Amino acid sequence: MNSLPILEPATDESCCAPAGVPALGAEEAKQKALVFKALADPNRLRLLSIVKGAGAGEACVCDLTEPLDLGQPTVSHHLKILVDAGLLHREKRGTWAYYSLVPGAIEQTAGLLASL
Amino acid sequence: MNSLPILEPATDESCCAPAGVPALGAEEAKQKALVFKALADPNRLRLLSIVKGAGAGEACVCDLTEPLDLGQPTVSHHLKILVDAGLLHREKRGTWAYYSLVPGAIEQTAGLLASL
DNA sequence: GCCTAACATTGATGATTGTCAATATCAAGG
DNA sequence: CCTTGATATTGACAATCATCAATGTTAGGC
Repeated sequence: MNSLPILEPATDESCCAPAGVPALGAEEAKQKALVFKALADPNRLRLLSIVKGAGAGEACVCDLTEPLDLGQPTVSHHLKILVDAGLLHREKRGTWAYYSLVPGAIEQTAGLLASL
Repeated sequence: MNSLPILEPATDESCCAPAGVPALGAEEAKQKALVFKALADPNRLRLLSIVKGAGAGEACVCDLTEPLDLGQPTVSHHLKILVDAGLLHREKRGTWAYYSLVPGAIEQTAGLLASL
């Protein structure tokens, strides 16, 4: 999975410290960027906020469509992105789909920043 | 700044809790999304990582171009986005431009997540 | 077995974005 | 001054994305 790049001898007379090999590998960076991509949209941030603040810790699509002033398919699309990023959990009960925060996901994402 | 939306009487017989007004306002969400947009690219994450791990706490563009395998204009472009997001600080000394982490910026961004 | 209601999926479209080539700026040295 | 070297800016292009209209799917009620 990790194809560590070749470390050059650093015999360079560059302007400052050579820094050598990137601390964050390409694959790892791609993976982390996926989570931040999911957060990089105002409407998705609002969706997370609403779900987080919902009474029972969960909310269904019908409750998420109105406050965002978006069409139902668009909200469904955003929710799918958040689920794929591991931030939201989806549970279907009857005709309704209930979305809730994945426990610890927010904290784990904050940890991604600290471990850059 | 905060144009609080009108709170409906919630006489609705919706499927679950009405949730009423979004916890995160539209403007606030847009602002927060800007920071995450800056983080939503693998190469920008790697740039942050390299700068963070650099010896003197700073790195110049010439040291950032090679490990990312990107053209110099592209790296400059990414750095500008990170500076605009308030994550990096740019200081020009002579011909070289040195980039360093804005103190506390990473922690503050992590705080954005916690206060969703 | 229909019909309706909630949600997901598909297809299309306009907007944004990441990248590069070319050019501009700007400081240091001769 | 003129040249060189480091970085920024501009313009263009392909790729990705956010959104919506239309349609598909599935569960419940009649």
